[in-house]
Amino acid sequence: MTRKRERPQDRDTWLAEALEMLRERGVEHVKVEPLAQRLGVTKGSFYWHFKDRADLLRSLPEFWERRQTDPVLAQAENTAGGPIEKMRAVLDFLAREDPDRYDNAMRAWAQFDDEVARAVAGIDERRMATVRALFEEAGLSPEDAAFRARLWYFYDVGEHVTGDTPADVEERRARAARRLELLTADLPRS
Amino acid sequence: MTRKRERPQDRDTWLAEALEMLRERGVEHVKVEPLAQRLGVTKGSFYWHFKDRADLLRSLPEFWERRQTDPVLAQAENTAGGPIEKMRAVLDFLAREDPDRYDNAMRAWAQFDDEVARAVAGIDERRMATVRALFEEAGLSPEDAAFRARLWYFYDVGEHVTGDTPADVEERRARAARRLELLTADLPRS
DNA sequence: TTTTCTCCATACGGCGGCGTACGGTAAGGT
DNA sequence: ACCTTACCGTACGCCGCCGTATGGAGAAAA
Repeated sequence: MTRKRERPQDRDTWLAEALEMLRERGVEHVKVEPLAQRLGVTKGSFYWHFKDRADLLRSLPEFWERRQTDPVLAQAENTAGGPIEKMRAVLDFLAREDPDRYDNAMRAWAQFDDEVARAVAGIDERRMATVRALFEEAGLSPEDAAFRARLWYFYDVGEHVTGDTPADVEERRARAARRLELLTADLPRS
Repeated sequence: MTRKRERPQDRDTWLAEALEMLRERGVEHVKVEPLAQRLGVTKGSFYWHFKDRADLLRSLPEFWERRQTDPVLAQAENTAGGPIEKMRAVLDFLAREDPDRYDNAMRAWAQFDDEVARAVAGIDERRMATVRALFEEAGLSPEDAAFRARLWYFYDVGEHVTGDTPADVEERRARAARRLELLTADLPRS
């Protein structure tokens, strides 16, 4: 009885599963033998696609960015209206999103890996720059806009990292509305 | 030549060093043999004070709380004046502190350990409750106070976890003042 | 059909770390 | 002077994981 050849693995297959393990248990637990077992193959396959474990880990942040945050940022730019309307749109989008993303695992990893830290910092900067521009557009000085964008964005980060994000969508929306109100109370409504 | 007996180790000595390793490299790197080496002893000592590695790790959150957050909260109670003055006192204290605390490592750990997650969540709640009470004292409704305390506290979390905390003390003070101003602009000054 | 290329299995050596067993030493009580 | 207690060193067996070497099996090309 000749063995069936299942769908052959490629790099992305390994990376996707590795990202899943990263989210579940952290970097230190994405090891090649358990990883191979979850994919139903042996390490022989792994060392065909990757030089070593470090090779896999180096490829992971780019893979994460490609799959997780590029779509989000594309969404943010495609909304019309004034700055506050755009803010509301961004908040609504984030409120609708599944709160269980991979950010927490990446941040945890970034605490102890400089390269990953740079990758995550780049993402943070990209996201914050969007909000900062909106506050400037609404009439704030660069400094004020930068600070208020920080206050805005760090709320997101804090809520995620503390696990305080409500499971209920409406509750998330309510909080978003309240945050928008408080942070734009003194700004001229367009 | 008889050996010198240096200061004998106790549990806290091990815990302090373990906390240091935790901060530097994460949980998965606090291992007993490297730990013993840093203390200049062997594992024989470790297994005298601890049942096993899990015993050490279990004791770590409580040790962290005892050393890192109890002093901060004490600050809030020991300052006279109205709620806003107390807020300013807490912020000043935090601004003076070394920004390189152990919170990040604990949060990273908490992502993958439920027990640690509960411990950290308890700390978050304690800290936020303090701020929440101050906002209520300043005249806000419970809901408004709770939300504004979140906004306050998550800023701290976000700044720390993104590594955005300025190294300069004065810059930290300036940000603290700005935050206080923004979050208490509509409140009656006592 | 034969060859070649892609992908995977198996087997192996090595290492770092865990926990245990046990022996040893300094200090203080009696 | 002895014994006990507290503390530490040493040596050992074990396991999970890494990376390598090597030998196929299947499919595609020749």
